[in-house]
Amino acid sequence: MPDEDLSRFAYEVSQLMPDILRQFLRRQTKEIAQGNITLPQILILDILKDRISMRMGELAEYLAVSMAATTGIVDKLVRNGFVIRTGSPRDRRIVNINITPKGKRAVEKYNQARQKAIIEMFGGLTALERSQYLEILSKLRRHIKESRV
Amino acid sequence: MPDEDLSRFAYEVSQLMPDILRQFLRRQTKEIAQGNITLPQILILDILKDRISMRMGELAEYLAVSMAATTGIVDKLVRNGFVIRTGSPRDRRIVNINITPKGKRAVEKYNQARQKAIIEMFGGLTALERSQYLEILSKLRRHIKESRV
DNA sequence: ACTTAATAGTTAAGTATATTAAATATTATG
DNA sequence: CATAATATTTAATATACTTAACTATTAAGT
Repeated sequence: MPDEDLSRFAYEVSQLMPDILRQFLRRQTKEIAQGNITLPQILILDILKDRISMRMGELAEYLAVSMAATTGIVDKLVRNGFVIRTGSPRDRRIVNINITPKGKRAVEKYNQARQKAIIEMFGGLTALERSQYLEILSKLRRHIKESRV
Repeated sequence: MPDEDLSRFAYEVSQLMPDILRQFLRRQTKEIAQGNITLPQILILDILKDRISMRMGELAEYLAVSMAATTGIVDKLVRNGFVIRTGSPRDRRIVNINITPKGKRAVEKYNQARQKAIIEMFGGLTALERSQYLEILSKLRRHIKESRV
């Protein structure tokens, strides 16, 4: 496949993507707006919901923001009772973050809203298109993981 | 197509999407980080680059944020010489925003970075998958435009 | 052991973005 | 011509982000 094709593809994606992304985030966050939680906070709860705990440094890396920023977000989650900080006995520099039952309920509620948004947005596709789309997405993610920047 | 299929689809998308989105934004904004411009500012320049002008209200609606927030972002764009405010002669309540040559250059530089990010990310797909992807994206956007929330 | 270096996190100061409510200016209406 | 509606800005407040400086703890070198 010649480079020119890829360039044209990139151009067309960059024409189409912003609208779609914005709509997706908008519908997703419409539900957030009513509650008292924000997107970065949700991201933290979402990654924590299937784990025992995670360290501040890991969280910061996952979010791709500084630890200082992560501290601030976790502060708010703690304030609202969605997570708790627990120390590590063997290395007392480490701060582990654990999700609470309340936090789990919150992220589940949000995930349902997100699914609703996805269904609304993708409802116009055929079953074939949906399966093509899924396949492309998983290939994309695989490719991204391999070529981490 | 039964609803259950759509639900499973939504679930799988919501498993795959966050990673991909975050990577996309991260690579995109890596380029921004070096300059002195932010994503909302870019969005404004991007929509303005092919137009004579746009009113504050239109911009706010396009960004899906309040006019007050838009005022702040435009302030910074004006401060950096990327746009100018011009009044409307027939209705002096209206404030029109015009992009400057400097603004055009900035958004073009950014768009090149975005294209580079897209090429990196989608480089692993086949030509067939890319064309499928484009078709799905345009159908998505059409569907979204019709069912605006 | 004891100084020094490295690691994990928080705090501080500053900027950008967002909200709602109130204020200002202008145009439209009864 | 008073009043209502529209377009935008200002004010007050909150979140999220950055870098730099600081605290605490653990690891390493001699």
